Amino acid sequence: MNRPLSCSARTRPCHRPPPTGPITVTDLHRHLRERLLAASVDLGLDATAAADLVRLDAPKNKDHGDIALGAFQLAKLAGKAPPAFAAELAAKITPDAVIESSAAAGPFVNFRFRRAALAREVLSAIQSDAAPYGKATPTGEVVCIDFSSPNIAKPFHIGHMRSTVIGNALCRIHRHQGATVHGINHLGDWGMPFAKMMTAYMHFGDEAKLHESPMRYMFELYKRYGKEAEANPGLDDEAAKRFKALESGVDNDERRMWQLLRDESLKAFQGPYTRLGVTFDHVTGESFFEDKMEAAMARVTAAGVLEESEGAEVVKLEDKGIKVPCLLRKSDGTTLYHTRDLAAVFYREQQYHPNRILYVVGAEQKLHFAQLKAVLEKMNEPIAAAVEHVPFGLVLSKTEDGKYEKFASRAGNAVFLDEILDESVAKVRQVIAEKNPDLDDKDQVAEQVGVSAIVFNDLKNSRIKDVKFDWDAMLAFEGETGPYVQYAVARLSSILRKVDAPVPATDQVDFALLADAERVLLQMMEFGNAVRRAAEQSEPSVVTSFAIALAGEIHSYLVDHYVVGAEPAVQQARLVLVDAARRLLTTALDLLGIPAPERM
RNA sequence: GCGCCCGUAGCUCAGUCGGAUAGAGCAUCGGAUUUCUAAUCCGGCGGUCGCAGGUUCGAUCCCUGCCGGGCGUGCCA
Repeated sequence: MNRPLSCSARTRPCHRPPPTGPITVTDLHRHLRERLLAASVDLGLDATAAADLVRLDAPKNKDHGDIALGAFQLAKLAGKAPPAFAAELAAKITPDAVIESSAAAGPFVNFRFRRAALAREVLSAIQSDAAPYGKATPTGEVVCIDFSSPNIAKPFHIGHMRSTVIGNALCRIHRHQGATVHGINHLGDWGMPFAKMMTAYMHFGDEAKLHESPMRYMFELYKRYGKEAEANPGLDDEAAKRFKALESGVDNDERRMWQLLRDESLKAFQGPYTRLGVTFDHVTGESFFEDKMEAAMARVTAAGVLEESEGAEVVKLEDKGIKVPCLLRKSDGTTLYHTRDLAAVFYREQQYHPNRILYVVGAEQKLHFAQLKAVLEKMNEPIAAAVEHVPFGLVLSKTEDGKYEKFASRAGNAVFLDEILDESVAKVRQVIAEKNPDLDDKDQVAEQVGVSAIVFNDLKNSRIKDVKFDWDAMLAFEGETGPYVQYAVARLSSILRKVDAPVPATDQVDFALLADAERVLLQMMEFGNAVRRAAEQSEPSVVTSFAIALAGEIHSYLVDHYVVGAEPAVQQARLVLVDAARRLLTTALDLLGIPAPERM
């Protein structure tokens, strides 16, 4: 079994650098907050107590205003009825340079920003690439992200994609937030699955076939081993012996075989990684920790938590609320998944000094990571606090009667990632032939859009949900899809090309002319919040949703707001808006690891 | 059995710290192109937020129980 196939939040870099230079969009909120706080104090509230209760949210119904405050808690603090207090508060917030109005509506206070101020602050910040729209200054936070981590003795199929694309997005999101990120591919190149593959190859292997198509051939071997082992249980015993021989450290047949299969697998895996645009800072698989496990075991022993049980060495975790002990050494003396993960934690601690270590691994391995963390806690290792499992759901295949079931690679219904990507790219090529036959670089664009459609689809929903793999849905490029967002970028790029004039600097624009772009601007303003939430909760889908929403707003806006034929002053203002929307969508897609072609 | 996760429109899903009239996409029906890409936009239809209690001024959200589905549960990863 491999890691792939499936949160939490601790520290976060709070709002970006101090307000030097141009006012950024966060300052609209900050300004309102300060006014509200001052008003609360005027109304007799304690400043520190009130500070926590001034919480601004975008109202669900946009008719209510740009931003709203539910005055329930503040009213309680004041000992007044919420509607009465809301009215008093609203009256105190008189209009100023950026606040257009404040109005009480029952227990709520609704605010509106001046349209020109809204446009100026949002668009200036985007144009100057200021955080949160641009990369934040380094915060000093260090995040290790253990992702993809396929068992390389198995084919790279659809199930492996989730950890890969979620982890990749998290790397990008945390870097954007100013963290130092170590993206780590903890390859499954050790242990029993690898020993089984080795055993299969030693019995039925054919080197020519292996070199010809390593991934497919190893899939054949994998299936064959499964069948043979059913008929002949001795095979598993042999595999165990071979693993022991491999782990003895002696230069023997097993070691040479391990080297051959590992090399071939790694080469084969490079294909999907390249197509997905995924890179790693460190490729330190399980085998990397071969010579680091004894030190780790010594540390566990020294901590006094290691016990002998039924011939194995374990750490009992009942006192941590976990009934199943954590096995660190089998009765035959060989090591386990946990042993290597423990060694990896110590290694990462010493090498990278991380604040967080995220394990982007399927939800079915929850117990494994709970045990890992519990062992570290029991050892009183402070690094325990950094260990966070980031689980995600399974990929299910659709059955003929419209239900969904787990992919079973043993049964052979596994779908290779390459097949899916190829299928998607082919479909995109078809759409291009219909809609944009004169496009240059058709192949490159088809690859970019086709692969992105699959990646986007995987990042669209909360990661904990199972992904329902449905060809029809996967190959539909309308509605909430990757191509929908990319298409928005392409349209915006097209406008900028057609106008063929430089985008004006923000101090040369009359932002009052963008009053009709309020929905776009308010959506843009959500970006920082979205990225922060995505980082805190290890949830790239927050960024995906943002991208869909902004693309939707700009698509709607473009319908009846022309740039090309517009009055010069209007055109100038709209150019800034269009350019900002293009930048922001491109950034959002980039955080997801998705390219944004200028034409499609 | 025990532990954990999921359950919101016909389907796939959002719903942020408990807050205003629960939102999208797909499907379906009806519209929009003399101008920047119709992979688009606008509108209609569609809801017992699994069920029952509880807490609260207020629950899709928190608590308890139940139902349905999934995952896990000592020498695999």
